[in-house]
Amino acid sequence: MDKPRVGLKDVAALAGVSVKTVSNVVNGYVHVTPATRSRVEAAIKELNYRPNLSARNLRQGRTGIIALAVPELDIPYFAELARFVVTAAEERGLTVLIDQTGASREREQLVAEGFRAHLIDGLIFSPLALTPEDLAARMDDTPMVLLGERVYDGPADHVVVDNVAAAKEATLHLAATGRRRIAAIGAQDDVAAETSRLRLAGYFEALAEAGLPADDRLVQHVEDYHRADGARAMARLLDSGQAPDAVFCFNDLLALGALRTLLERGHAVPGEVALAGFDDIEDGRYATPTITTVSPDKQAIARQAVDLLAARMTKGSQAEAREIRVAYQLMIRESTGG
Amino acid sequence: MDKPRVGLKDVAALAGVSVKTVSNVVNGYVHVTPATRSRVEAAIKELNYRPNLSARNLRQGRTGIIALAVPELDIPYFAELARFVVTAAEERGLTVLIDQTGASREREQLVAEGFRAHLIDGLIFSPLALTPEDLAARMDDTPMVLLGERVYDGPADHVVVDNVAAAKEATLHLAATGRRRIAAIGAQDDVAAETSRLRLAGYFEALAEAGLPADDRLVQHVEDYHRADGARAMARLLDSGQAPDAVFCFNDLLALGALRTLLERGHAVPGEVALAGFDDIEDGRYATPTITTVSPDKQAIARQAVDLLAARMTKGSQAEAREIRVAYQLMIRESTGG
DNA sequence: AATTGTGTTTACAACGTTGAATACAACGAT
DNA sequence: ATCGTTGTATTCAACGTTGTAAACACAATT
Repeated sequence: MDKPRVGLKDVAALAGVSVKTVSNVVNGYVHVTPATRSRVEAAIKELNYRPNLSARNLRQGRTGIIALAVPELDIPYFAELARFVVTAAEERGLTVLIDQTGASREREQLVAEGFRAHLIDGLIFSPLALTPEDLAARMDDTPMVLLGERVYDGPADHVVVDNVAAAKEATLHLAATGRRRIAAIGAQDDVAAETSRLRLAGYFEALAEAGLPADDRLVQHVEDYHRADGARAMARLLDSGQAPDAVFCFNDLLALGALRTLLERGHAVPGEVALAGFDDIEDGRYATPTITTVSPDKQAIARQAVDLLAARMTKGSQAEAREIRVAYQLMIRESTGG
Repeated sequence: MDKPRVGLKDVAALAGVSVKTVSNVVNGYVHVTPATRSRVEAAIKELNYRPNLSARNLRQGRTGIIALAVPELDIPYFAELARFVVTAAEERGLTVLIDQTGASREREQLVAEGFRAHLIDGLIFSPLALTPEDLAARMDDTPMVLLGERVYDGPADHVVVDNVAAAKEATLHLAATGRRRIAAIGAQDDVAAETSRLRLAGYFEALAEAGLPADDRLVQHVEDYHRADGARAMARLLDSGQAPDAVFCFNDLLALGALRTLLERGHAVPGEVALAGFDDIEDGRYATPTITTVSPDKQAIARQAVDLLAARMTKGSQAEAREIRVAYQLMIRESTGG
């Protein structure tokens, strides 16, 4: 009942063949007599042999593990994304190890630097706080694919959604429903907050195009992209005496938080205030009202990321960095009168 | 720019010492002259050396990786739990690899059987569809901790919440607010659906204690525990002509789905129908109305699971299987008039 | 009968690391 | 001067696997 630690050696002994032959059977090598093969397979079964991956990996220089580094797992967007990544990786025989960076720059630096070196063959990384310099300073040569808008010139592949265009489209939709005072929730001061910057740019572009004045008092800054931040930001808007008739939230969690505040204070949505979000997480499809949102093709993001990574893992890193643009779709729902 | 693959050997050569001395420095062995140490450290830095974990693990027979197997990552309860597990594991220097079983019995069997053998030192497993026989048939001797009510007699540790008591308390609370026709959403036919069975038992116990008749038509069966299932089940209840005045949903996702259906059809919550859930996911705290729910101490669950696992990883498997009961709390919110 | 070919199996080395055993130097105590 | 003692560094083997090259058996060809 202790640990017998069965290895090829033991199987070989039992089957009366060499270690390599057992290895050949395990790896499906063709030139093995059916007789030998079945004898070996019987022995494997009897001893309940499992290949030791550490040894195999040591020998081959690969582990078959890729890491997915995301800010937080309990942010639904990343949870949904993680699920797709795991599935896509599985189809290629890869195992996914998930790292949570907690959106801390320090943790993100660690990840980029390769603190899992030799344990992972590749990295899919969704950075939040990382600066371009951090990325440029990256020494580790583990293949890496970045998720999120391309802002770095490093040799890393990117999978992106056109944040500016998507944010613009969402804001224009609000304008098209006749709203004049369209607020934005989700601006961030941090220079590294690229997502925030791009969506804000799209928001302003839309205002200009719709002929609406840009009013800084309608732009709410937040610390994080959680429900609580959205709720507080909405409260600030309502308390400002400059109540908006529409709000574009830079993600669905912010929108759900904002919605909560609006309903709690008795404002009708979309009657009084219309609401749009970003990410299309499942929560938004079951809220009342359902939330109009930008829906990035998460499955495509995951698949493209895994494909890019797999390519770089085999072809080596000399290839040119590629950028893949993924489709999105504006889902019009009840919160804007859809 | 290709792959130099730095090893102890290279560092040793550069520093002019033996391989083992470098190893000693890396592992913080005490008896190394400051001079030697700094020379080695310089060489490490210059070559950007990283220990090869595969080799280390091969040598030591451990990988420092534990697996967490859950049904689906984008079920908020498991996402929140995963986050706590990752954090708790990190504090012990362990890395967490997450497996999604998709609640399929086949995948769960694979996990229990140890298809990651030799890659993980331990397993935290939240099975849904696995039968006691499956678990009994488990050959793999990787330490394992089960999450969820104890229903198996195998030698595995368990971390549990008292589902019967918690469900009973939630249902009694509904009765205490004066409700007479309390429905239940979340029953399942599958014999392996232990969670469902226990929460249903608690529901019936509460009805009996409150002196309310048990009415099978008020018990709704579901396929999964997702929002969509809750929404459909609620629709069936409303269409049955036997509309309830309260509903106890076996998890918060079901409750959110049910809430959506109720509001969509113009029923007031809690005015007309009161609603209670289970799990205390963040969504429920931002829904309108906020959802009354049973809140298991997720952080405690995660910490206890990791502790149990760590203990079994060092002490070996001979120790008696332990069961740890974790606290829960009924959070009374707006959906029951709180 | 000797040669070539084809399919099957094997011995050996190496991947990068660390535990055990050992060598060596410096020092204080006998 | 000799003997331990202590601190520092080294050598060696082994973890379990697979790629390479070579050995072997046997059939088909010359």
